[in-house]
Amino acid sequence: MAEENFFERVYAIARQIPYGRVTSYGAIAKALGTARSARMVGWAMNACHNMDDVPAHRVVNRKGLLTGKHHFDGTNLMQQLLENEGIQVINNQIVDFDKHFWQPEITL
DNA sequence: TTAGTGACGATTA
DNA sequence: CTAATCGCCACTA
Repeated sequence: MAEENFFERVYAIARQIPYGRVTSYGAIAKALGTARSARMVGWAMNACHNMDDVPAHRVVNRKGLLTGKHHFDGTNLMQQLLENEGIQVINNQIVDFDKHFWQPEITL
């Protein structure tokens, strides 16, 4: 079958997200080189269900909104995980998102 | 092959 | 400031 190189790229970055930190799809996309396609990151995250090694709950949109929480098993599972890491989430939105924001390019 | 979709982002009106 | 539209890349029907 086709190579999942693209997924591996996203997973590699997502797995590098430290505990208690969050990042945005666009940031990961940029780190991958596909900055113009933040959707691809989210789409790849959709396949992350195949691999539980990807903390997709630490990946949110540019506004810090838990846009992908609807794709999790539960309704508030994503928020629960974030709060579990010390991240305050209100109304599906991360508080001080800019403060918890983690740039994947720092690893480059 | 063409058209439609998507866990986004930026820009324009 | 808010709303709406385009662009993106990859995938599916």
